[in-house]
Amino acid sequence: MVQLGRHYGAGPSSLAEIAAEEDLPRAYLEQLAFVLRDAGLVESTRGAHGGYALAKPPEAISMSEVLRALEGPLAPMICATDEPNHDLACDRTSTCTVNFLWVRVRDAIAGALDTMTLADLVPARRATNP
Amino acid sequence: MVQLGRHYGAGPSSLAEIAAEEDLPRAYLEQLAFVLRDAGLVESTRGAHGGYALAKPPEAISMSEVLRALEGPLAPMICATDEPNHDLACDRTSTCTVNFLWVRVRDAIAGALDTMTLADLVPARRATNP
DNA sequence: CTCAATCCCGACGAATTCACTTGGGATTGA
DNA sequence: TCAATCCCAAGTGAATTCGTCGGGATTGAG
Repeated sequence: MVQLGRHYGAGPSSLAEIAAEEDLPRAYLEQLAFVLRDAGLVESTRGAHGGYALAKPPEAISMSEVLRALEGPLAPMICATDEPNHDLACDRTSTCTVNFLWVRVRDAIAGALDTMTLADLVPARRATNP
Repeated sequence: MVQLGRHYGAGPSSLAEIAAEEDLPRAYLEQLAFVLRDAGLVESTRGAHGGYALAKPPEAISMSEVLRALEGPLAPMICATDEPNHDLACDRTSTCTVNFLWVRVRDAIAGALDTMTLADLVPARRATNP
């Protein structure tokens, strides 16, 4: 995603390019790309000279979106998931008071992720260049 | 730990007791207890009628201590560990800007854990009892 | 039109981690 | 003396994670 952010505005990047720049296997990137596309974070162009591009400008993509897309709902523990329709796979809820802690932790994580956008992680150009 | 907190001030609790109350295997609790003892969070008494007790009052035990003892240094990712002598098992540090994100996340987690003590998780008696 | 580049997709495999078990000591109060 | 209890290292099984494999479907370029 950071690579895509760097290329934003310059047309789609092929997975082969990204694989080369990031030194990751192309097949693996494909998997990630599909997930990100299903989540509406990137858009794909098929055919020759196709590739992927961000669906929104980097400043509009919060890292919590990215993380939720790639890693599922935020949940430091199974009993403290973000997911709305949680069926709470913990059978200890009646006696367990620790859930309270995990909810606080989860909210702290969500807060941190919400305050950062992809733009914060793309190596700055305009911003820091004199 | 919450069980121990509940029993605080009433002498040591044996692992057998805790295992029964928490419905966890005794042998597994032993492992956890050793770690907690090495971390100085609980104290043990050997021999008949021995057991474990908190080394400090529950209000003096922050959950970050407990978690660090049980689960190792706080590190949402390998490249953002708490540990002082980190040897940074990530070989991408030169090109990777995401580390910045993980450090923020880690600090958010640490903050949440630091503000909670064991006392916050022990089912209240004096506090909420009318 | 043809074809090579590219995305699309499901299933598989290896390495690691986590929760737990096994099997044996060592201490100490009753 | 002895039973209850802590002490400890090594091993196991299931789940998760990271990455592979093989074979389509689509589309711009020549």
